[in-house]
Amino acid sequence: MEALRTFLNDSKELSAKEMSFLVDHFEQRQIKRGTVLFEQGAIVNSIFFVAKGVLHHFNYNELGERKTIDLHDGPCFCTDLESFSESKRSEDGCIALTNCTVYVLTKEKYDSLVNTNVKWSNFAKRIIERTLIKILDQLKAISHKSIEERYLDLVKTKPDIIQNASIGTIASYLGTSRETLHRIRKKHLFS
Amino acid sequence: MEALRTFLNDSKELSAKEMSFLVDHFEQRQIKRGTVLFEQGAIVNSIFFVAKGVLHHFNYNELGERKTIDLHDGPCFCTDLESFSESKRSEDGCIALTNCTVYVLTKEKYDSLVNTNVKWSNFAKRIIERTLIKILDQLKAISHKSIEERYLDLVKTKPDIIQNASIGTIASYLGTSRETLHRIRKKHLFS
DNA sequence: TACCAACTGTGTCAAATGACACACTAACAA
DNA sequence: TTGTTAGTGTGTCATTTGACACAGTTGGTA
Repeated sequence: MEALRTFLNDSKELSAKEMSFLVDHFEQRQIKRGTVLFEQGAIVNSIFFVAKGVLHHFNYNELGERKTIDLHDGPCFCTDLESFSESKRSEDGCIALTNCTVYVLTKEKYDSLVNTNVKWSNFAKRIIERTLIKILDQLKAISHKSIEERYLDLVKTKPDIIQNASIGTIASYLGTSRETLHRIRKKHLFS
Repeated sequence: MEALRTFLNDSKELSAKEMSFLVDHFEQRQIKRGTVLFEQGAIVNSIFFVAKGVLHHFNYNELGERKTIDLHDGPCFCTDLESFSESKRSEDGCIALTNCTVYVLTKEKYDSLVNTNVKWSNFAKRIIERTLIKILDQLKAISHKSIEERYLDLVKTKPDIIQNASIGTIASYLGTSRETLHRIRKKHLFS
């Protein structure tokens, strides 16, 4: 619960009362490795906050190969935004790579929250803004850093991902092949 | 003006009166090729809506080389969100590659709008959501499509960018070298 | 224990890429 | 007109990459 509160109160603007009101919209759930959070063809009607654990968010290319879209390493939010906000069928899937503690915010609760008043709407807006800023950073890195740099960044900043995702999954996340990532790993074995 | 109205009323939910109220927050400006919209070291205190024209959004890597972050092809919004929303100094720059019609929304007007009531806050939230969905699509493409595929997509969907940005700028946008993009171009000369 | 499926490690080779070098062209200003 | 600057076209070559093939390893299960 603490991870959720800390993440949400990033700007330290919420009172204890407001925080209680906010977290009451979430439902805690302990999930096991292998649990499906959402899947291809279904409408994603929740936002998941991962307090602890690693999620594999993926889709399939035109050849039917599974491609990693993101590896979510708590604490962070996870959903298929397009499916959630536009009630479309998702093209993606999401599976827990470890046992996780997640807090689920259903669309119903979310809509209720953001329509309460301008404060909560702006609050949700700020969360989306933070997500967008994070994704824009990822986009810059992906365009202008080498696979090797990005792998080393990952080792440094997200060791849980390195430990829990297979080399193939990580390679796909980095946009390269299993073999190339293996060569990079080998090169850095003793550092 | 029409481009702005069409873009904003994507979901067709605004009345004529609401639309007037909304667009009154923007100021129209005609800018010339080469005009700087924002630059490194300054705080970006406006959101720009590009009705027509192409913008070059870039930053510099640790070697001082200019790297293309995005090529904005109207109609679309453009800003440095991190600088705008957190009043930080920007690390990026943005220059018009063509003469453009832009509508400027200052931070002051933006803040005033989103604090009016829950409806306008949710409206702004929806715009940011749409932007995030677009960027997530770009991220998927960049990870799992080849440079060649992405170049051909660009030719098909954004011909104004192809015509107005230099080959080096486009290569940087695609995350490759000028020479490699040249080879791809040559290969597709007659198709 | 024995088996199986998923994953990892590794070698080979053709193809793609980046870096470099340099000639050529277009646009613009003096 | 001439010079200057930015950008383009192109060849060479060392390096990196992806694809393929296959052996080894691991964890779970019958």
